[in-house]
Amino acid sequence: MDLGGVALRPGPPESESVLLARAEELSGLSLARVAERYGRAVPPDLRRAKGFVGSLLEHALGATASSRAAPDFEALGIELKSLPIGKDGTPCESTFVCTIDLVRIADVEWQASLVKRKLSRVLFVPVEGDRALSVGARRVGTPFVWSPSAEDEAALRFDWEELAGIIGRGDAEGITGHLGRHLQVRPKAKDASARRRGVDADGMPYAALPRGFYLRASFTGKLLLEHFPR
DNA sequence: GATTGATCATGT
DNA sequence: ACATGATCAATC
Repeated sequence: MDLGGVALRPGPPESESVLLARAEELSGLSLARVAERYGRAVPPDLRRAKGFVGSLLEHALGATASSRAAPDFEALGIELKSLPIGKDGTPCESTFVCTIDLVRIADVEWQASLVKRKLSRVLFVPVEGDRALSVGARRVGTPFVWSPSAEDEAALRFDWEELAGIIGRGDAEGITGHLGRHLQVRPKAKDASARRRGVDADGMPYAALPRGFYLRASFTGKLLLEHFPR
């Protein structure tokens, strides 16, 4: 059968080294080339396709859990994150980690937190993110797998405990993106009118703006430098 | 220019 | 509704 040169989505990688090898094989390619390989259309810009790069990489690498609360590579326990890189070589955006259960976060310890679990092993795939480049022209960079060092974990834990503590006290509405050295809390919603269940300082349920944890670009920039010193 | 708060699309 | 994938764009 003639598939017009369109490749099939690969199955899940059987090991971390296979996954990394697949990702390395993509490095240097433009997003147009990767999309073409899988017969996917490239949007003119990302305004209405913000998840395009991440979804394309998931597809090309054989990620298993789409839109489910599981690691992208379930069997390997590895999370995939694309990392948009600006002209200066540093990340130009923060990295979303997970949404926050405002009702229950007070009852969970750092060790059992979604943030710790999500970040236990991550495949970062840098991709050019300069808005002056068309989406198709942006190239995939050299991937790397990361697990938090003891220092990383202590620092993330410090931020998490501060932020989770504020939410746990029922003061989620008092949180701004200014808080947290490496990890921050920002809205994660359809729009500013979106609401989900929260608990206020008196323990009363209320309709809260949905929020999520994000890694600051300065933090992922530090990871990049540690893996690719220059 | 960097950052925060707002927003977009899609799948379960 | 809420999870996934994030970037946009107003504001500092």
